[in-house]
Amino acid sequence: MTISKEIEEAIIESAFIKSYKKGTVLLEEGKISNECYFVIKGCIRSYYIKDGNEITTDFFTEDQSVTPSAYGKKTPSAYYLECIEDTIAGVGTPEQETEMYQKFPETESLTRVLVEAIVTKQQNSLAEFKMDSPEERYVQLQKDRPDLIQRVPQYQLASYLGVQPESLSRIRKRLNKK
Amino acid sequence: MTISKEIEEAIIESAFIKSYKKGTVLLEEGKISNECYFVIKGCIRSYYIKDGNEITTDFFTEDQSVTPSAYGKKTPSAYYLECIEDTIAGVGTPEQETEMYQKFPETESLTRVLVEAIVTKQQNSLAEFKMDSPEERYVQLQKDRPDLIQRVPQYQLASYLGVQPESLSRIRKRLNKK
DNA sequence: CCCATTTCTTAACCAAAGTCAACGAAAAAC
DNA sequence: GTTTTTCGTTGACTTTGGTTAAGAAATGGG
Repeated sequence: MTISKEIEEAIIESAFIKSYKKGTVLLEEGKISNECYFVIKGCIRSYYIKDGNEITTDFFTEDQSVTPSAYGKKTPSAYYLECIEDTIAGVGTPEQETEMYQKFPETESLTRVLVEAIVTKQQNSLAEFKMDSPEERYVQLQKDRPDLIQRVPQYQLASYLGVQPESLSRIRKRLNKK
Repeated sequence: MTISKEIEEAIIESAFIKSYKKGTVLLEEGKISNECYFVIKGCIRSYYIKDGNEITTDFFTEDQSVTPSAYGKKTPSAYYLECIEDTIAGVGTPEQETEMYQKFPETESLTRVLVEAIVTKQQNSLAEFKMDSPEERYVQLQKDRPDLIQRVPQYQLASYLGVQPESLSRIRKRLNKK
């Protein structure tokens, strides 16, 4: 889907660029979210805490955007957002978005298309989870996002892959021998 | 989110009600989808075929709606839709939807909200998959959708839970002893 | 009603992940 | 720069799921 230069400029103009230190929590579980982010540099991690354990749901790096599921709604967020590196990001708000929809009604369709793309991506993730072993998921991650393996702590990668840190360590050891 | 009586009636009026025999394939992988469904009676299953194996992604029963991810787009569907029981469903088309958006512009926002709700639901599913064992997932399913355990074949439930049919059989046996 | 096919269960064995504990390395705090 | 904490790896052991194979139960078609 293409958008006009005019709209592109309007989006860029209305976005704030902010800078966050490593460790900054952008959104806490239970809080109302009213910002979405476009990562220019750095890495944002989204995670739940369930039974006292962190479950990492995703990592957002350069050129990826994070729209909290509760963004712009009155429902509290189900998860945390945390900068795991010093991060520079474009920040958007619902007010700004609403304004955008009024100025350029075609952007609402654009949003819908983008959200549908996220749905498709998530369906694939879930299917891979049902189908593949942890080892296969790690190999897939090496292909898809090799940078993550370098820049993200092992225990966070482990929870992202759905295994214990010890298991991830053994998986890596096994693969090295091959 | 509430919708006006007027819109509700317009939606009902424009939908076709169709009836399908058990085993009917509503959508094949690779085909373009141009229908979405609202299940009035029966059960529709969505599934991938990956490396020759079926992976069930969801079951849609009474009062649930199925919107294929490729619905209304030119991209082919990533998965199959099959009626696993004799099914009666309301059928919608993109044309009808577009018409609806023109008549009632507020329904486009409604669609967006609904799609976002699907995203949230999927995020939860994935988090539960990362966190819980197959046994825990089965127990959860017993709580959330006890009817499925009665009406759906075990091997389809197994692929929905991400295990082999033999494992599901063992899980059930284990739980019976407790 | 019977036969053929599909589905479900069980058993035996193997591989892999979870758990608990220990230790060294790396990172953070002081 | 040293101390303290966190993180990553390893080992021993247990539990659980995958695989293969066989038989029982249910289903469907003629």
